Amino acid sequence: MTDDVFKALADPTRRRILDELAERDGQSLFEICTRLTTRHGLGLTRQAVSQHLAVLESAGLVRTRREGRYKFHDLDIRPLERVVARWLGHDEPETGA
Amino acid sequence: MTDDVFKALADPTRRRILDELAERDGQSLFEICTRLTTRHGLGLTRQAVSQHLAVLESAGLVRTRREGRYKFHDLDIRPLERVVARWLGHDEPETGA
DNA sequence: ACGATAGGCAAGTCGGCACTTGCCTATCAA
DNA sequence: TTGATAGGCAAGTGCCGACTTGCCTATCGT
Repeated sequence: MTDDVFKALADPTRRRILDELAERDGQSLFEICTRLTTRHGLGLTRQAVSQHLAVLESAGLVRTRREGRYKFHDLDIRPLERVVARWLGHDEPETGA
Repeated sequence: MTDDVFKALADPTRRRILDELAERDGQSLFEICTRLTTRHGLGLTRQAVSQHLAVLESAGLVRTRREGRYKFHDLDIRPLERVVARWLGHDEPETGA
């Protein structure tokens, strides 16, 4: 769990995606693709972004909801809060890898 | 800079090392090696740990001081604080990758 | 001076990760 | 129903990161 969060945050593109969702929640895959390209100059395939979103989702940092043929993505920073509390805030003992 | 911190935190062994230093600051390479082995069951070469410490140091999470033939390591969590403030605390804009 | 201890450097192996490519499914509009 | 849009699955490629191995330097004790 801890490992998933830190691994997810290890990639700069995924951090950009979190930035995007922090600025505007509930974006679809194509919206995120477009904004990564136009605003950050990243030339990525839709598949690449999709895989990044999957990583973020399995880390719990992104939550998704399906509506018709759209899938919207929402940011959830709580996993990040928990995981850094290990060294910040108070000393969280941490269980697992 | 941001990238270095997150990359450094992406490895579970390095997080253990930070735990060790959080519990007791100013340990030498061999002390860290020993405690990783005896307390966490990690069977790592001295070189492996040395390389991990180098990564942590260049990320600014660990500071070192030489004394004679010893090199002591101290934890510094401030880089972590800055880097997560991007999504927690207040919205830090972040410059660079 | 000599051996032991603490650490550094460099090359090599190996697995995992980011990314692409190609094709397939599902929903909506006409 | 046909075409377009939104997304998913799976295999393949290339690179980077973690770890080892072998050897070298520096400091300390005696």
